[in-house]
Amino acid sequence: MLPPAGLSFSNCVIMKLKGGANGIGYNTISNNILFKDFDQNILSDIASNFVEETWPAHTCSNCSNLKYKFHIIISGRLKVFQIDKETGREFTLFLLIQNQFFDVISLVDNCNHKIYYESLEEVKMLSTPTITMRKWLKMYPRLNERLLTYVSQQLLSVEDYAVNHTFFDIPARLARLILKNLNHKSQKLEYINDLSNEEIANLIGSTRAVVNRHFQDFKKEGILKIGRKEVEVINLPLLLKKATNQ
Amino acid sequence: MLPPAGLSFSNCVIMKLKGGANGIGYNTISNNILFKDFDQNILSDIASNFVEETWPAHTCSNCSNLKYKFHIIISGRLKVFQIDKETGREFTLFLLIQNQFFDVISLVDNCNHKIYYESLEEVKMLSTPTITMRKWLKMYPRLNERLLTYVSQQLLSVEDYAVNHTFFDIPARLARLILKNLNHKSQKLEYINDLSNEEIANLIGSTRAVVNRHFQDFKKEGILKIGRKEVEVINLPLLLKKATNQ
DNA sequence: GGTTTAATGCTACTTAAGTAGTTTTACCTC
DNA sequence: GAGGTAAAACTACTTAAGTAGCATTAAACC
Repeated sequence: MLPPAGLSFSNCVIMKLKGGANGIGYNTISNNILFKDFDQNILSDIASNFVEETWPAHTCSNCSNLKYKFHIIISGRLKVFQIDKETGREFTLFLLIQNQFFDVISLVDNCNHKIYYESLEEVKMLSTPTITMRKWLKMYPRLNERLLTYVSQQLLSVEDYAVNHTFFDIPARLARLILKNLNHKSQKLEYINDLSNEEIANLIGSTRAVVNRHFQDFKKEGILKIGRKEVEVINLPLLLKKATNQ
Repeated sequence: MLPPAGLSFSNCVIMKLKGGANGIGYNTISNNILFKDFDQNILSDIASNFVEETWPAHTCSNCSNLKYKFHIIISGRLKVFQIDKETGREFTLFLLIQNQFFDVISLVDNCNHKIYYESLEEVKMLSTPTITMRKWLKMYPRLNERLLTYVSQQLLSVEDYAVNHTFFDIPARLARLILKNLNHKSQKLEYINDLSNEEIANLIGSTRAVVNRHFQDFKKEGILKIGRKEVEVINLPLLLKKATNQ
């Protein structure tokens, strides 16, 4: 929901980057897939054109606020989602983490891609004007290649969602989400382990009550052990079976 | 279904391109968004590395046959789709037409993106080895930029499918599909007008019987006039209303 | 420690999507 | 014009997703 708890975009803090080659900006830029292997002096110049932003937990924003900026995430998770105005239902397209960026689409053309953002916890990121980023794309053609790789991965990710939503029922989609985020050593979920049923539902295109219903089924069938905001897999073979509609 | 009617990939005809600057190959390449505004001698060289392929109607193929080739469509419609092995249900991701290309993803990285292709009518296209195309991407950085635009549009298209499938019921998805392909002058559908209920269902992630049911409702409500493989809009305001779940 | 809040668990109900199967219609071909 | 074929139209049924509402539990905060 927007805004969910009185927190809005205006709470975010924007800071000029300090310190040259050792600052958080330089480090983030130089380790990012986009700028990796650029010359050091170019990296410094690029880094100097970014500012650091901090969004408190549950800060919400939409594209109209961010249309003219390009962001690289330093830490925290950023939910990228759509809202159905009629029902208020949400659908989470991506959970962005460290080193991922947004919005690539707005870089490419000036189509008005309407989308929403919310920080799941405090999120730190770098940002630079879209115009600046476009200038670099002209100057350093390699960037296009790397953005292409990134957008292609996003395409596959959304395609995967579409296929799942078309071919599989909720238990299967739930099982597949768990499998995708499973740490096979700990048998626990990574990355989405602390999400509420509501947020899980948003990830698979369903609703809280339905997700909870199937979590209970999974528990009864001995597939999962479920704590508060914590999921552990007990019976992996059965879960795999669920993932393909039995 | 694969193969649907005894027609398979082996029926397709591959021909060396004839004629320099006036052949169909050169014309297609020089008008394509990818190579537009390239020097004429470069265009000739590029065109000489393509061969023409003709797929008869309902030729089926999957990525494993095409993994090492890049294609540009000259004429006809090519359905890009996924299949659910359990039920045989199909889901159409794209209908590619003139000047569109595939598979861009396989150009970018060597991930095995499993996908199927079927020509809806006779389809003519140009093809070149993926390796050749990758070489050009290195030589002519502009290509990355243009592929990025293309993939971004595909991303938006799949996102649109995902959003529709998550937020809207079948009548609304059907209405939105019609609106998206409506020629407002003729009140008739373009591009998908001759598709069967089955193919329409594949486009919105449903089944033939369900699509037909709602077509009948639309007819009764005076929204559509439906002939054999032909749809005409009678009441546009009502259709618009349907498109947002009433 | 007690109060507030949010997440989870549970029950009952509604509805529409999917499925199966049959009938009818239109079209194509000989 | 007859026969064959594929698409469309229709009927009946099943099922699971969504919804509403409430109960319970855990966590968070004075």
